[in-house]
Amino acid sequence: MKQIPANFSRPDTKERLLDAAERLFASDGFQGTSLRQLTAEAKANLAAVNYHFGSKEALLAAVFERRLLPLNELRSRNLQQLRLGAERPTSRQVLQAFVEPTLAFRDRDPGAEAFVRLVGRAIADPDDTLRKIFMRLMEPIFLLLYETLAEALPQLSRSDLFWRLHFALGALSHTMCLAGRFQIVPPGVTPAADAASLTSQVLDFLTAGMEASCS
Amino acid sequence: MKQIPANFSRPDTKERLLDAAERLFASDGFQGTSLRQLTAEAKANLAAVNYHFGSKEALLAAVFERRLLPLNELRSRNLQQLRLGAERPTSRQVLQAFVEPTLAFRDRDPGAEAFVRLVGRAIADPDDTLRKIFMRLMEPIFLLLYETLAEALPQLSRSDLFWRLHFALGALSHTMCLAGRFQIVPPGVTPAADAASLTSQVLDFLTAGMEASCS
DNA sequence: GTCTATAGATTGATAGAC
DNA sequence: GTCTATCAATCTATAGAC
Repeated sequence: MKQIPANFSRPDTKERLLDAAERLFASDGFQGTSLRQLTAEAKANLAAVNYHFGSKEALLAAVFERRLLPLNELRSRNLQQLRLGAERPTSRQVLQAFVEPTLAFRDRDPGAEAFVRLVGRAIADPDDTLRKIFMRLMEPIFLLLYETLAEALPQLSRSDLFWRLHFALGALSHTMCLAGRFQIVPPGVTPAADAASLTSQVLDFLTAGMEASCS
Repeated sequence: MKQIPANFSRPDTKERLLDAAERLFASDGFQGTSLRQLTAEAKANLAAVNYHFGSKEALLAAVFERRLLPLNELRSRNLQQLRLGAERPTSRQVLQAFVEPTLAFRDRDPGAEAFVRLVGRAIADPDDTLRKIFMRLMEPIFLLLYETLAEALPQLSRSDLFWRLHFALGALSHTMCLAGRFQIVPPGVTPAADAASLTSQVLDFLTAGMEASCS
């Protein structure tokens, strides 16, 4: 039972720490962010992280859990609904069930945008701390996505499906991580990155890749 | 004019530092690797990095340059050759000209495998140090790849092409970064990761994605 | 070129007053 | 719960002997 804070407009310290952490971990990395930076950004005391979470690493885990548990719950409902439908789902529907919640959620609130970049980073990061925490939370939904795609694409061998899902998650994580922060843009191109057009662009690409015939 | 070392079988200190750096930066990250670890791994003195390279950051730049300059030279020759051919190249040929050197080179020597993972990481890493050094070296070849793909896919708008290339590079970097080190493997799948089959798998996927019709 | 020793700054974490 | 003060460890980088 949480106490109602005296000042309604200001999130309590614990939440401010989570907000600052997802912002800084996303832009400077986990190892690249010191607790001094972090607590300053959150307008909290240096000792606050250890008081509320126990350690820097436990703070990172809390950052992931706060957003990922409800997001994966939504993805899971979407995928289960497709599996229970009367007709076999198309591969595009399956991919959409997984992708759409991410990009829609990214545009809903500004903190979520940083979080999505943090996730994009966590997938590629070789650092054990970051990746292990993330993978533990993602494993069930990855396996569910794999199984649902297998039903949508029965002609594909399990091994081919595995690789293609691997490629697709790479394209997705790269997009989530870097969308709107391009390093290199060819002259004359002004890429739009709103959720709706980005979703349909990425689904066109991924669906065609998943359904490609094998050479 | 380099001196021939007294002991022929052992690379000199500078090269051992580069080898150790690409191995450790790939597995623990740039910020996650200390000069103490690094010089211990290279069996060199703690002061050796600063003597030979001037700073930790300059060592990172040297790690990239050693491998990336010849690799991009090869990619560039491949792409230019396609552009000068009599017929318009297919999108698969263009992608292959870029991808094949990477994966072939990865299997040639064991250090290169670590380097390829480091590159996969550099693309997604928000850390300025890592990314800026990398992007400076990659910008010319990215733009050449973009232009060559535009010739192979004239029906695609420049903006759509940009996004799809973005997705493709994401899939590639993810594959290079994680191939052989999967976190999650569904039961019954034993993915093979030799260069030849991986190349054809990834080209099937990327070519179909690039050529997909727009929804 | 390689080494020891160390400067100078920063880190995550904690003890204890309030 | 929040604060100050501080510990013990670690870091990059450098000075200077050999």
